[in-house]
Amino acid sequence: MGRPRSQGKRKSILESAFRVFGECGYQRSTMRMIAERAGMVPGALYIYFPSKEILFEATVREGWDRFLSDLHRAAVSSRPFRERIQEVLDLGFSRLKDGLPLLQGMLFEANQRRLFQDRLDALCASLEQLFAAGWREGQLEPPADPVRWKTVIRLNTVGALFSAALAAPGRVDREIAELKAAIQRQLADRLRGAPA
Amino acid sequence: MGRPRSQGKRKSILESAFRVFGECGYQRSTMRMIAERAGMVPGALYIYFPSKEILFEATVREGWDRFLSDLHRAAVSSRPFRERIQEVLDLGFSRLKDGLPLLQGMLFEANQRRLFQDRLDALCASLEQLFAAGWREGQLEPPADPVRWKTVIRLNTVGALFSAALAAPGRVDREIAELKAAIQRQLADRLRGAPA
Amino acid sequence: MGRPRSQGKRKSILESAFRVFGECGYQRSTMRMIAERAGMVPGALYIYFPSKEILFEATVREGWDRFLSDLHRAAVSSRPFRERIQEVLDLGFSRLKDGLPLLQGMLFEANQRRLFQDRLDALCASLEQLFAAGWREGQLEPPADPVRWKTVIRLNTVGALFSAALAAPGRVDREIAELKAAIQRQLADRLRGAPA
Amino acid sequence: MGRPRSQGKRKSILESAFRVFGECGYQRSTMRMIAERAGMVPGALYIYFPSKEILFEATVREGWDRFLSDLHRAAVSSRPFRERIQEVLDLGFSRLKDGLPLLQGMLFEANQRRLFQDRLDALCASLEQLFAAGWREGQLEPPADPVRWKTVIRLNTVGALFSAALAAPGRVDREIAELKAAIQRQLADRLRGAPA
DNA sequence: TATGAATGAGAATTCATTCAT
DNA sequence: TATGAATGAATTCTCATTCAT
Repeated sequence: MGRPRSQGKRKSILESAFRVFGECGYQRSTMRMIAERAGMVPGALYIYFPSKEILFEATVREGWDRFLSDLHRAAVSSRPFRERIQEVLDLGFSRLKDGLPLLQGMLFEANQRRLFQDRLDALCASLEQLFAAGWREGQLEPPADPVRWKTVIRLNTVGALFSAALAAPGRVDREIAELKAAIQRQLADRLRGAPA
Repeated sequence: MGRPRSQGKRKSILESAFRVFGECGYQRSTMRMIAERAGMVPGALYIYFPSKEILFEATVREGWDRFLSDLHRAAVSSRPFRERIQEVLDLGFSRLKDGLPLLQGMLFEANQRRLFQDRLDALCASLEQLFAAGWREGQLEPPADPVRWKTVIRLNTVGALFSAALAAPGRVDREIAELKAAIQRQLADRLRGAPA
Repeated sequence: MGRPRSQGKRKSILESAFRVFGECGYQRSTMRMIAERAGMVPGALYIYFPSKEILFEATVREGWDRFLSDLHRAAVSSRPFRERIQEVLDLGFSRLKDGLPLLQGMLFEANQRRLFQDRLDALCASLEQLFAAGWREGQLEPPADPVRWKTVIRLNTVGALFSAALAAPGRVDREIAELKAAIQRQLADRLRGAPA
Repeated sequence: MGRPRSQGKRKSILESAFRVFGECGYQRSTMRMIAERAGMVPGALYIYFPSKEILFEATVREGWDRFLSDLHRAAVSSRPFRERIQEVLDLGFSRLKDGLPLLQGMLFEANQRRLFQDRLDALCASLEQLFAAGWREGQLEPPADPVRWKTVIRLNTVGALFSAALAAPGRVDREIAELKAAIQRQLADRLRGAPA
């Protein structure tokens, strides 16, 4: 037992899994497909991951957790609010594209739904913190809806993620740009001081 | 087999399918599960639906198409805009709850994604029409973003659907109420004339 | 029990079965297919034939036995040998085409093989009788091979049947004409007296 | 799965398939039957052959193609015509017995018919070549029927194959000997020079 | 007689997982 | 560690046959 030595193999399994799960979803992906893309044999996967389910979880974790922590770091950095929010948007939407396959693959795989919920909650929490800071710092108009502003954030976050995930393959880039622009525009209306 | 006469059986298959697909997603649902919950034997399903895929499609269709057409009817009725939009919201959110399981089951099943896209597009189109009418009739402030208002509608629609779909079982009602309130509030800010 | 009244129904089942078995072979033919082509419902077939196997046997019997007895009648008629043999050839090859589908369907269905053997034996026996008469009547050269002439008849009979059965759909007519011509030519070489 | 290393297993599957297909025909043979006779579990067959159809094709190929090429080799060897034709007959009829089960199984399985046609065409082509050589070399009387001699060859070839295939189990050996003798005798009548 | 819905046994095939090497 | 053959349970789907009406 103990951690297997070759972290390189582990890594390449996760990369392969990321793509395969992304393209086919959890159920339609087979251990063979994942193994083959990683240049291995199915049995070998079990040296690193004891089951398909656990491999999936690990894939999601590795795929999204870095994204979330990067985003969080940008959101709480010491730079001026306007720059922070811009960086969060830039980062979020640029990474969204890479993460899309897995987003598509991981959702609604019934058993796997909580995996996504947790990460979505973390994402929204980061954004809420960011907006709260914006108000505290007087950079942003106070929330139009003082009771439900968290829900509005969630609506837009979830809306953006899933609209992107649902976009037809050839239209993903345009869709993402569109979503980002729409959100940026809504935001701009509430920024105080010199317009961006 | 021949065309079945018993619409009751067909109905109870669809109901069972609605729940099973909702709980497990397309892939994890088996014909056996659906049959058992409908009190039948797997082969019997094939008397009414020639394949799992077609059963799924029928389930989605029966489950969502009436919803969409009801919504559209409300959206284009001849009543005053303010009433129409209220009815659309009431109807949409009240039906959302019933449709949730299937919404959860139908998404991201790779082959089935288009099924959802089509319905989502129809839903957004209805809402766009409704808003355009609101502006034409002078009941609504002109769109804050004259270029991307359709994207904003989509963001909120998708956001609401998926936020609801992702809600933990015990929290669905509250989440839906929350979403509805948030959207209503955003809307209220843009309504002209006497406040609701 | 007793014979069911409607011989018409029985007939139309047999006709349908003849075509379906011919097109698809025994295994691939379903009772539903046969019933549908006869304008009935599968259960109805069981009123006339207690099982698929028995229906198949009946189909073969009705399809081939009349052919065999017609052929036999021609072979043993009181007309001159030269005319008799010509009629046998004409009749045999013209009917061959109609019977082809069933011939194809019935053979080698493992359980059904004996069904064919019996009919083939009957056919060869008729032909042997015919040739024996030809020699007796001095119309035909005595057999080149006095020991194995029956085998030669069988070789040509089986060869003709199966060559026809194997012919590609579009080429059946030509193949049959070809086979008939070749056999006729072989025969002509051994006919005594004025050439045909 | 992966490319199997064990040719032994593959071989024993083919042997089992050869017998099972031979006894039951394609449709009635099940993967389970073939697996069981090979001492395996059904799923294991798929390690070596991706589908029943492909297993069948492989069985036919392995079973008949060597036979055909051996025959062809004998037919075109540099030995005197008389010896060549004798070897072709010896080889053909001795192998016929082994190949019988599969011959019985492969025919008339609708989808599989072409498989047989191709091999039959190859067989006839070899024989045509052989006879043409016999005439060229002056060893054989010119064809009685200068137009349809190929058809005569086909009649006898098909006739021999199917007569053997149709023979009752206990009579196969005698039937094959009979067929061979009859054909040899016909041939002898047309050989020139010293009798065999 | 006839219907057509229902059954149940079984078909091919897939795949996560194990295990001897 | 790694291999890849093997397993066995499950899946979708088919169909001859039955049976209440």
